[in-house]
Amino acid sequence: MNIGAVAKQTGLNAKTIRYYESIELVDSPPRRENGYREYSEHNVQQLWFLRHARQFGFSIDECRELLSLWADPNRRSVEVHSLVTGKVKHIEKHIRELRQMKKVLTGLLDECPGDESPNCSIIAKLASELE
Amino acid sequence: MNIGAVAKQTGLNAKTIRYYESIELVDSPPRRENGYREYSEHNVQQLWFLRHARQFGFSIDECRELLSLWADPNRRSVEVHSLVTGKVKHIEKHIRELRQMKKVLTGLLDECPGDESPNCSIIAKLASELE
DNA sequence: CTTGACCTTATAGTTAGTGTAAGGTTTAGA
DNA sequence: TCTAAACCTTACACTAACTATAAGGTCAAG
Repeated sequence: MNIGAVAKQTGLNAKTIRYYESIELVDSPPRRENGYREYSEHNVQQLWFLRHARQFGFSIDECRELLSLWADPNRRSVEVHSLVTGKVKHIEKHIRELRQMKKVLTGLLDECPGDESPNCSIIAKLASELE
Repeated sequence: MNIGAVAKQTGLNAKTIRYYESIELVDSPPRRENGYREYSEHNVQQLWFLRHARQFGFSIDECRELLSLWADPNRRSVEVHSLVTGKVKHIEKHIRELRQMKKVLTGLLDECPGDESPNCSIIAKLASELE
């Protein structure tokens, strides 16, 4: 299969696929005589794996770990479990931070008239030298 | 004031302050004879503004807009209001995405034994060719 | 035979800084 | 007075995860 077909199938951008190959995240597919990449079932599966893992929010480095766990027949599922648990904790922290931001911003919105006048407590708050 | 003192006061890294100057986000402070930057009250206030705006989650480009609104005595507060409203909407979207991710991941965790065995439905799910 | 849709590589840009190198200046202490 | 620490300066490279662009080779259809 050519890279375009793989891209269409997996939903990854062809450039992204080449990028994953360039950082050695996936195995390089063999080349045809004309230099085109020829994707095997194995190559395509790795890309599906990445598509999913990235969608689930794993970083490239985490994907690297997950891929090696996938490839390891002697993996201990607890390793996968703890990696994912860590990810969930991280997401929870991120959500808390965003909620706090939202709270502050909506608080500010209530104090800004939002009309044609220049008076705006949001601007005033940003410009203050207080913490 | 030297850059180090400004950094300490505002809580910004000195490198960050130089960076903001290099992208013309803030006015360049004048230099002394020895080449050191000499920060005026005005310069410091701009940096305070940025410190706060960045903490509230505004991007550099949004900060640029906010700074110009701040500087404009004829600003209409509705412009500030709508900028911040857009930001809040964006944060809400982000939170929704993260919640969805978390939901999927915790669902997967329940199905993975998390023991010494290699069997793990998380890995299986990632490797599947299904959407 | 040509046009368009593929494919290839290399390079630079994106965000918002941080790290490092290599050097000049100032200040405090011995 | 010398020197060492603590400042300051610039320039360049690096981070994450791609995306955009340029410049070119290949292939299939009409």
